[in-house]
Amino acid sequence: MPELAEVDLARRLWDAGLGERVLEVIVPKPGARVFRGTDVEALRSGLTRQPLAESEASGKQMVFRFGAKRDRWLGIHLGMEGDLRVEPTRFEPRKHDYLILRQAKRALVFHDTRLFGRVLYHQGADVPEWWAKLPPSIFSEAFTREAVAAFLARRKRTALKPVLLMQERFPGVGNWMADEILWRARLHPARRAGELKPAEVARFHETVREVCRLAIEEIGPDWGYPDTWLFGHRWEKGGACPRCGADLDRAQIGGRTTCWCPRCQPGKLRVDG
DNA sequence: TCCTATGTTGTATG
DNA sequence: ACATACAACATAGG
Repeated sequence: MPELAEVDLARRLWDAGLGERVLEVIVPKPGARVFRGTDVEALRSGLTRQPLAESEASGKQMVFRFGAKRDRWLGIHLGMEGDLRVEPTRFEPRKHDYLILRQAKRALVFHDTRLFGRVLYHQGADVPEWWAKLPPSIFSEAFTREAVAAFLARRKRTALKPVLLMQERFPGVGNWMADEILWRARLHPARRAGELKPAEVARFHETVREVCRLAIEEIGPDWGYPDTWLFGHRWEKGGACPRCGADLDRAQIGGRTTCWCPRCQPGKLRVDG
C-alpha cells in the first residue's frame, strides 16, 4: 500500500529502536518470497547483537544500518501491502510476519501479506549497490523542470499516468499519488507525455514536488489525508470531485486503476472501462 | 465465482 | 539499444 509518505512513516516507526541492540533475529519462513536473492543466514547472524544505528528512506526504498561501524545494511521495500510495526518484545507473530528483530524493550516487525515486498542485506563498509544506485529524489536539486521535460519528451507516446509511476524519475510516486498529482495539475491521465505545452510541463513539474511535500507533511498516523484531497474519493463507489463536485471517472490506464475528474482534467477522449 | 488491490520485473514486440 | 505494453508474482476480501 505504501508510497513515499507511508514508507517514511514506517521507517520512523522503527526508529523507536534506535541505539538498542537486536537480541534475536526471528525469520519464521526463510524461504519466503520476500527474501528472494538474499542470504537470510548472513542477515540473521549479521544483525544479532548489533545496535540499530540509523535509518533512511529514498522513494519507496528504506535502509536500516546496524552495528558500531554501521556496516550492516538492511534494505526493506514494502511492495504492495507490506508494513512495519512495533510490538512488545515477546509477542505472538501473525501469519504474514516475515522478519522480527527482537530488542530488550520492543520487537521490530516486517509484515507482508502479498509477498510483493523485499528484504535485502549487505555487510561491509561499502554502500550496497541496491542503495547506491537509487535515482535522485524528487526533493533534490537534480529534479529540475528541464530534467522532467526531457523525460516527458523521451516517453512522448506514453500516457502521463504510467510515466508518473516510473521510479527512475519519480521515485516514491505510486498509484494514488500519481492520480493526486494529475488531478491537482488539471491534466488528464491518458494524455501523451509528449503533447504537453511548456506551461503544462511547468505545472506538472511543480505539482509533483508539491504533492510529495504535502503528502509527507499531512499524512496522519492512520495513513489518511484531508477530504479536500482526491485521495479518499478514489475508492468510493461513485465519488465526486472534492473541488468541483462532478462525478469522478475511472479506467485502466497503463494497467492500473486510474481516477480523475472529467471536468477539472479535460483535453482527452473520455476513456471508459 | 469473479473482480479488485497504494508494486516491480521479466519478456515480447516494435 | 531503446521505447512500449502486458502478464506474472501471491494473498485476501468484497
